[in-house]
Amino acid sequence: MINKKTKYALKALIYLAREYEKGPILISVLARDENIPKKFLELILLTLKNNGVLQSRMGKGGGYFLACHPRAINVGQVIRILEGPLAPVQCVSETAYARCEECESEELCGIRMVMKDVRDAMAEILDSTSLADVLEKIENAKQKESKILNFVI
Amino acid sequence: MINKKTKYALKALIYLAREYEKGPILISVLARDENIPKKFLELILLTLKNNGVLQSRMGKGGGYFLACHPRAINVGQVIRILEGPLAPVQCVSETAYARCEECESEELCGIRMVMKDVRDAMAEILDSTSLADVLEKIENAKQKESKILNFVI
DNA sequence: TAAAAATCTACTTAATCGATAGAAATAAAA
DNA sequence: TTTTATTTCTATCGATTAAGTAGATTTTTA
Repeated sequence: MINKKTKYALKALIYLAREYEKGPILISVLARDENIPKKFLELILLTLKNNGVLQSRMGKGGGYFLACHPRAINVGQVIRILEGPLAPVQCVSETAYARCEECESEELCGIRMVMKDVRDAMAEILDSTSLADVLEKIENAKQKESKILNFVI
Repeated sequence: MINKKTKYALKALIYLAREYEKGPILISVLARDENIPKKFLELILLTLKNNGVLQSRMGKGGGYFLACHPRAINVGQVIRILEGPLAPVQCVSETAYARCEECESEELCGIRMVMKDVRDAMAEILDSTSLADVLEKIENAKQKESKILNFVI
């Protein structure tokens, strides 16, 4: 299970992706619209900024905005920033590999073999899904919903 | 990242799968051979028993053994017992579904759509990999290793 | 009845989660 | 230059979980 921080981060980023190139967005607006505790959101946005996903402007007229195009930010990246590596065990992590201490032979570890497949499957999905893709998915779902509604009416 | 409890559980189960139908195995033997703190392992085996994966006999000549054939116990099941649901967010869990409070429309939640795919991919792998499969994988890896060794010599 | 096992209950220590508080730095506008 | 609006930094909090330990109890067999 991903933690709330990560969920909030994704919510905020999807929001900012929708508002891309419409100027800086206030933390307070984001917090209100997405129902996120403001002070908590501050920390989250800051770490996203420190990791190059967001940019900000201080002072009047300031706020946060995406550091690059929504197509250039993917969900895997965001999860790794807030949650750490995707891999279920560190010995199969591509971004934060570390040997499992107590494990004798890495090559012959059954757990490792299974978890490698899991990691790869997760990474395949998360690293290939950009914020733009997420927006698109939402749009598609809306289309579908309105079609059904139309049909019912 | 899965926790140590889960890792220990899988190690123990793989061990017991290898010794399937050779009678009960002592906690102390398991703890020694797999390098797991004995007292900690006790708790783990007990919860595995309480969840129907293991059986035990008390007293002299007692110990733990698999409750069913290694082909009938899969990794997903074990992880769910010790770690909880596979799903990254509760609203896509098949085994422990719950609505995300703050989420307005489940159907239109982008995070949910992505995480649904992730959950399905994980479940696909973990629920289709039995303890017997893991043993097989290990055997294959051993074969491969010895072949390479032979080639070098 | 003694020994050998699993089982149960409770505790510990450290870390992490989900926040909150308040002051400091910065930028723009008046 | 001062005020105002904003982000940024540092610290703290209470609750929960992780990883393990301790010790007494129950059950079984020989």
